[in-house]
Amino acid sequence: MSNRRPSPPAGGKTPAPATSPWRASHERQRDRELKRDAVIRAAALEFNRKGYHNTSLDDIAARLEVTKPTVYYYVTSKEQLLFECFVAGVERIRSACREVRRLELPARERLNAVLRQYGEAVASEFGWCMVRAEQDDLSASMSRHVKSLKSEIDQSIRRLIREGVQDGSIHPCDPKMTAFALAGALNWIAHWYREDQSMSGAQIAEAFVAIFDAGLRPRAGEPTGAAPRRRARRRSHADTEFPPKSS
Amino acid sequence: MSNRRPSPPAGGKTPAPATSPWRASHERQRDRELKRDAVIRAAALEFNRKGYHNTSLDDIAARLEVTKPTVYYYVTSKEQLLFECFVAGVERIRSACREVRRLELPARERLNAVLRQYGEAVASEFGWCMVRAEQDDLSASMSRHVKSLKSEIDQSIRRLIREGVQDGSIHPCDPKMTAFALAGALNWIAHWYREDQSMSGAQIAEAFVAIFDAGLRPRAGEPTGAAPRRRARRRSHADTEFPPKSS
DNA sequence: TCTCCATCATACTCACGGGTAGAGATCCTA
DNA sequence: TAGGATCTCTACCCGTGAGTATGATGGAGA
Repeated sequence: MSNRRPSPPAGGKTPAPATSPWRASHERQRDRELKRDAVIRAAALEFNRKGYHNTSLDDIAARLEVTKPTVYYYVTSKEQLLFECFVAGVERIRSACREVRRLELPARERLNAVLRQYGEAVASEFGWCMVRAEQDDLSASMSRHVKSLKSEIDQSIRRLIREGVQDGSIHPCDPKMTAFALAGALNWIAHWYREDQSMSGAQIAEAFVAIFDAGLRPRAGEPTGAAPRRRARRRSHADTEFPPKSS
Repeated sequence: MSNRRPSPPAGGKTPAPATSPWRASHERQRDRELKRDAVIRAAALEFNRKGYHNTSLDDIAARLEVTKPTVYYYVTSKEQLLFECFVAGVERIRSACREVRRLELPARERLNAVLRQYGEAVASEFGWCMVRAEQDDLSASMSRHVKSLKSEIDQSIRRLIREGVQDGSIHPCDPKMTAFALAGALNWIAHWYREDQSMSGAQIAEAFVAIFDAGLRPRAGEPTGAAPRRRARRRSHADTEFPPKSS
């Protein structure tokens, strides 16, 4: 599969094989990428509006003012469209998870940073696809891929919670369930948020982070999970993977 | 379109008038109701497994070991099936909202009671339909109905939060956003919970309520939103560390 | 000017699935 | 035991929408 990137504004250039006889076609190649991105974005917007199953490829083509075969020229199937939209949304969260590792902050604040990005991603045009791309709608291999990406994020959040309990910046709680609750609250934004709302995605994300922060902060006078140096008796919860779908 | 027939507007089952000349056929009537419920339940289970659009009426019929026209004998359309499943799930939450009004408890505890029922409903076999019945998949009139029921619940939760802030049992927060966060976290359960999980629906609901409760409780030493004239019931922090696990 | 290739449209194929027609089977009442 | 109501079946219709075959267009290189 093509390893398309969501083309950040000032990001790195596409790696150009230096001594290719096709150098002249570079511009064309780039043009194609742009169009392809437009197709995926159009798909995301349509899925947003009407849902995956209620959106036909003709709808997507119409939004771009082209015809269906043109769409198929840039993408191999409707399923792939959904997948790409999913990846575009989720990539933002993954990179937030990675970057946060470098920060020297209490875990609760690092968690906040991740959740802020998470919230903004869910409120973005790809939010719907990110949240609703169900394994039922995808082939086995793509479904696996989606699940592993989701699981990766889930594990990152759990880890941050655990660390927060350990460093005392988060009050004691069950990391697995708490992660589910946080992610669920954010994911759900995609269900009620539409572009024409009064609040921007960033504002919503901020509001949610504020709520979470208020709820997770350790409470004065109550026992913390682990005093800075004391070996806390942590609940050794065998964290299972993301709920497996049987069969 | 679908609004031409005065078909019994789905909702509660109307108790048969006592002195009907058709008393003899009561049993039959009852039989029919039972079968109808079985159809709806079967639909819910299939939707659960494969999603609404990936489930055909043949699938539902097959689960019941009958054929498609039999299903249509009890229900007028696929859409109606989804709607009925939705209502079945949501009714539980609505009744919880009503009942809780009678309780003489701090608002936070009443909220907990509602959220517990909410969580259990979402983890039930109708949870998927309840949470995923999108307006996109329903006709205009049914969609309106769904939205109004959802909104009613949302308003109940917001009201409880407001009351909690007022009576000092919940620390100050934005009721609207907090309600979204709580409902979202619970709704999301329907995405990852499947019957074959290790935890029961009730256990999950309980775990979530515990998390919420910990996050919403007022914090010792911090200002509460309680009306100044009345003394806020300040629980000394030596109270309980975690919400009553088994009481 | 000719040719190759990328790009896009017209005009299809075809399976799936929601929904129906109409007839058989079964039970209740008279 | 007829006659009607209830229940379920077999066999079909047909719209929708994913995906395709094929050919037109237009620009780049020779």
